[in-house]
Amino acid sequence: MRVRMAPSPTGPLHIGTARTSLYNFLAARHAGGTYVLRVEDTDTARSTVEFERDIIDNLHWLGISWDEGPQVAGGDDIGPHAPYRQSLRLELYASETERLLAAGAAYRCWCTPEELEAVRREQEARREPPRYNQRCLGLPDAERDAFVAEGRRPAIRFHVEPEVVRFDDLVRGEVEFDNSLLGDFVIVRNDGAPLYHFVVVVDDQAMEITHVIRGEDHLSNTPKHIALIRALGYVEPRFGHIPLILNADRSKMSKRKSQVSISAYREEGYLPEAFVNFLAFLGWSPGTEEELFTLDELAQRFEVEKVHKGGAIFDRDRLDHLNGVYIRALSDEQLALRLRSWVPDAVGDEDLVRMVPLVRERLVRLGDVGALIGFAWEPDEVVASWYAPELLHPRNGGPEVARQALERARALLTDVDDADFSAEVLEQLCRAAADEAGVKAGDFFTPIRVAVTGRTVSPPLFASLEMIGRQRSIARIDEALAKLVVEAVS
RNA sequence: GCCCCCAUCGUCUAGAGGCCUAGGACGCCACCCUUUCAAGGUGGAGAUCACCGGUUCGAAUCCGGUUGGGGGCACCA
Repeated sequence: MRVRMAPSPTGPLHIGTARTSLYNFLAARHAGGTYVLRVEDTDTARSTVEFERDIIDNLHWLGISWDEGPQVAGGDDIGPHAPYRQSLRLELYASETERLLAAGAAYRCWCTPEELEAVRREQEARREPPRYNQRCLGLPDAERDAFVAEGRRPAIRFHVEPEVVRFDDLVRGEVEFDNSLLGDFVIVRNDGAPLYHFVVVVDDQAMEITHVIRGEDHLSNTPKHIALIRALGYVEPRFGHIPLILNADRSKMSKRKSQVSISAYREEGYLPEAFVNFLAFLGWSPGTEEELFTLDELAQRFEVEKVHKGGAIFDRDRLDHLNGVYIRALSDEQLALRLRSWVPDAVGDEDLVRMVPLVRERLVRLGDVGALIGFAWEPDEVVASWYAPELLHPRNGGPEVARQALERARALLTDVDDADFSAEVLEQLCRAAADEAGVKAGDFFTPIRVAVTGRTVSPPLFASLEMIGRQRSIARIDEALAKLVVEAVS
């Protein structure tokens, strides 16, 4: 089995492309086959190395690797069929075009865009399917010479035979199309650039691809490809069309309505293993109720034949949940390592490891770490700027209760021995103080929490106090006390 | 407009004629745990398996039609 992924570097790695890549990768791994990456950069106007880099980097980030093709953007191609970038394979396309021309299966078309547009409009008016009228098929030499004299440059069209094409799709079963409904389509532009439908067929043959697994949006293109394959005398591969990933309104997932670039999810802090696990289930399931799988386990279970036919909506809530599951499974050290790029360099590695237990259960995306525990590294004044004085008020009680709690906490934090400056002891002492003051523990803790973390919602209070230490804790309580005074005056 | 594909809780899905008074997960609700928020635990609401016919002793599962949704019809990929 030889499968391939053929992304076009005209944009960053798209969710749909990522999942198609994943399915191809899993199919190859499952069968012990070969996985090829081919860069479809025939659209030179829109293709860039930056996009190629984004695609390759993010594919690697997901844990997807390939046996043949460029391993690095702009790098050398590896494999017996190199090069794997279509912009470097133009000679092959040119010679195959000649073969088609010589066999009479393709012909030059001299029509201008305006002429084609006029024909199209006419057909539309007559409610006919819009397709090429074959004006240049068998064009008399005299007319051709006139076009040449005019300075026109011809495109090359493939002549589609009016026949019924059938194929057995790996996921959809028998599919049938009537090619007489198709027009003769352009395979080489008049500037000499070969087009997608043509090069995809040529390269799949040249690279000995046995299974073409791609998005359902290509299902209707398949009869064109099969016609081309037959005309060129190629071996027909098996085709498998996987369902589309959908926007919330069930239309094909698009940039307009959803976040589609993998790098955006990566930047938010989704773990690649969670993302891949999620992606795999968008259109496939192992047929059991298990749902947590590593890439290797997925490869073990994956079968194209079990891929669904219907499209699947991309559900963020589910992704978030899965990401949390994977985050919680990480050790302190592992999670700290993953968090490294989201935390300022000034925070030492050891401190970061100490923070992990305070955030692990609360973290949905790695990128949320700052919002959760940024108070641990932000300056006291910054933390104080996060809240308005009235947030210091406990649920049951106003500024007076807040002031009382803060003052008692301040005294207690000042008096406690260094050895006792721990979450356990501090909690004990604060509970006793709350009792003594006749205030419910929760109400007593709220002002302290806000003073120290700057938020009403935070990681466990006493572990937070221990984390930031005596000095900063007291300084923040002082800031809070000052805010209460300002509030009272105004 | 023409062609093709699809159709199980809001969402992702299990289900390949009797195991289904349709299972799991996410989300939602309630309760428990609890210093807040999470996480965790328990329970709940939520799908006449799009609809209509047929085949069969028996259909979510097979067949036909209808409806709905989607995709494709470029000198883009």
